[in-house]
Amino acid sequence: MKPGKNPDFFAAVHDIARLVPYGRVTSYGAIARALGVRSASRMVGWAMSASHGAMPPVPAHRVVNSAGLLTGKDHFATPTAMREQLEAEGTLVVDNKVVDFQARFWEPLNELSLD
DNA sequence: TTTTTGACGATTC
DNA sequence: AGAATCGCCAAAA
Repeated sequence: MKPGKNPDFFAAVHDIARLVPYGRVTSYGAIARALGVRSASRMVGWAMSASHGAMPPVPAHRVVNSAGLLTGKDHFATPTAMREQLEAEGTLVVDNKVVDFQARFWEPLNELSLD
C-alpha cells in the first residue's frame, strides 16, 4: 500500500465522529488518539472540514476542543448552528463552550476497546 | 516540489 | 493565571 496520501485518514476521523452518541461530545485530540496519532489533533479538525459533504453526515457539532470550546463553530453554516444543534441534543452551551463537557465527554478509545 | 496553513494540545514564559 | 510558543502531521496553494 501507499501510505501518506489516502482518504483513509479522513474516513477514520469521520467514522469515529459519527460514533459519538447523541447528547455526547468528544475532542479532536481524543479522536486523534483513537486513530493512534496522539499529536494529529489538528489533522482531525482538518478532516472535519472535509466532513461537510460526507456521507453519512458527520456530527461535527459534537466535536469540540479539549477545553470544550466550540472552536469549529465558525466553520458551520451559521455561527450559531453548532450551539443550536448541541442544545437540541441537551448539551448546554454557554459562551461557545460546553457546560458539562467533562460529564458529556465521550472517549472513542473507551468505546472502541469495549466493543 | 516547497511553503503555508490549520475546527489542537501541551509546555513554557 | 494568562499569553505566547513549539510540536505534529497532512492537505491546499
